[in-house]
Amino acid sequence: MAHWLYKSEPDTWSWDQQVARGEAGEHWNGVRNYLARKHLQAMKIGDQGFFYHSNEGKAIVGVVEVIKEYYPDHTDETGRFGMVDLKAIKSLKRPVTLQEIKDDPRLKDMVLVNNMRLSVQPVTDAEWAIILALGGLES
DNA sequence: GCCAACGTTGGC
DNA sequence: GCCAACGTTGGC
Repeated sequence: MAHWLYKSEPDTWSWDQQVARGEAGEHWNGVRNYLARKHLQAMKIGDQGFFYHSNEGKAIVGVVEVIKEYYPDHTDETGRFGMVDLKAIKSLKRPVTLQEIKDDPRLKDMVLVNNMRLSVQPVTDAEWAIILALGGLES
């Protein structure tokens, strides 16, 4: 099962809003980048990912899960891009900050460090485990 | 609020 | 198909 990382500006769509959507989840619209699209297309139902707050917070704050696979993004008038639906699974006990990730030599190859601007990123199993261990999951 | 990095667009 | 111009992202 693959792991992912989704970036969102809290002013636009925050973790609290995602949690409030509950089991219904929410569509992850607005991606307009081909590499990010490729990742969206590769996602399977049940894949989990990190929810990252950019600008405000700059930290991984929670875990989401894919509940609907790639389908057209109706907000894209060119018809080129699509989206998946995500639901919140759990919050981290404490956020894992960008600074912390940058400072950890085990995480130096993370896409978040090397290709900061990519809004949907793959996360390796090793990175996934390290960050979960750092943040811990709410029970 | 600045600005570097970088992806996309469009003229040629 | 190249590449300059432009727009956007996101850390600082």
